[in-house]
Amino acid sequence: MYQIPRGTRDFTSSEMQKRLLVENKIRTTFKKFGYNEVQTPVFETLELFTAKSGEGIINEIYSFQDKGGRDLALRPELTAPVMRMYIDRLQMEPKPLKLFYFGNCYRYDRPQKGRYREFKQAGCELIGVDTPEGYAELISMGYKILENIGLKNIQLNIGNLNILSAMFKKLNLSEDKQKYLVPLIDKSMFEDVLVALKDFKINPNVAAEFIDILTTNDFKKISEYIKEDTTIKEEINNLNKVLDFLKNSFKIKNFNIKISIVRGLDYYKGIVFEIEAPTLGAEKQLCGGGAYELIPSFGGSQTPTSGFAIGFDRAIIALETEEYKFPVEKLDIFIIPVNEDMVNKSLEIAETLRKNLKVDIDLMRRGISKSLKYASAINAQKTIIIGLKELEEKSVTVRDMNTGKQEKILIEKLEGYLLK
RNA sequence: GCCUGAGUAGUGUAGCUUGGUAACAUAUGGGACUGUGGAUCCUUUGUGGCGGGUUCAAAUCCCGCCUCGGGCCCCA
Repeated sequence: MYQIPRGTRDFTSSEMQKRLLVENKIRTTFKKFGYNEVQTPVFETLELFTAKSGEGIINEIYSFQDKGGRDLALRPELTAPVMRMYIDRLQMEPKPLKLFYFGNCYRYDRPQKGRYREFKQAGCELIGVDTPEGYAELISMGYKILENIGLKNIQLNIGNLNILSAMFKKLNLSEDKQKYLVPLIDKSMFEDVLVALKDFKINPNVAAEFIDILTTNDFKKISEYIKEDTTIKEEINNLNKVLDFLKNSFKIKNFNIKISIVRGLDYYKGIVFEIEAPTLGAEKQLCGGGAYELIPSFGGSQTPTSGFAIGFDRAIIALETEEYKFPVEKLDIFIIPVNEDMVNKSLEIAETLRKNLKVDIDLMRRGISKSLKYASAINAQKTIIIGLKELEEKSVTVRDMNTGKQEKILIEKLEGYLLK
């Protein structure tokens, strides 16, 4: 016996069936929004990822040298590969460019529920668009994908990094001080933020107001707070439009403004969002994304980009937690030859019916009783019993496995009978 | 990488405190019932995560490791 590597999983056919179902629902939704699927390699040059996220990530990814001494890495995410592909091959495509993808990703993390070393991401990139309606469509698509796969209990939060910066600016906080605060804000440790602001000699009332704005869900209050900053005016107007589109055009009611959303790395700009499943505990984030700037640092020409990624495995776990009823795989027909002499004719009938139906046949020469039991176990909808008595009348017996009712059907009329 | 809990046939469980024949259900393969029995009955297969220690004797006690959970770090 060999053990499966830590943090990886096998998927049995019943698990695959659920996964494929969800994957296809996601795919369908992407396509309905005009997105087209792309695929990139599972491994890339290590540099692609260090360029994007810094040398620090080497500790958290699977990297190796190939036989030619090249530094390579299993992809830890898909935005960088897709951007590489865009710069390689797609820069001259008509804009906007709407790309989506599915792919296994690899991270050297401590596994937990909803967190694996090999995991699957679904996601998309929107290239060439920076209008409010573009961002609103992107966010609502993320929300609707999760809704369409059957999730009931999800929460959408929207933030904006430019607004957060403007708030820092208003308090005259240095880069260093911001860098100290950002992780605390990200983790919603507002008590600690308050303590830090006190250390930074910020007036307690001003600090309290700052926290209030970070935690409020009231957009008017936020825009009021930074209204003197004229450089941010357009950002605020645009965000306001995005929220308006979400509410009135896309009919999404339950979202929160959450200025404290930071998202990991530096390349996010402006609007950011995340969707979480409150039922999931520590690893509850299902979807995250926003506007980002990556193309110039990869050597392409400046174009607005945004996108999001969905944690596919977490979405499945969330569905299971909500006790979503996945449909059971069914077999249309199971054929039972009564004895060895009937095998020939039975195979022939199976072959004919397979043109239009999912058909299985007893290959173990078992008796009727055991075969019926097997047919029941594999969820066959009907069984066809083929024996001498029937064949003499050019017929077979068709048994409905749900009702137990049987009928004798002429072989020439069998296909029509089963398809009706 | 850190703290913490848990690992018993394919699956679900009992036994562990107080060391003494590994048990039950279900599943799997075969058979009986002369072609309706999706049943019933008989039978077969298969188990202590791995390694070491204590002991006459370890599923049980001790140590290390592995894996899976809960919580951190991180979360692109």
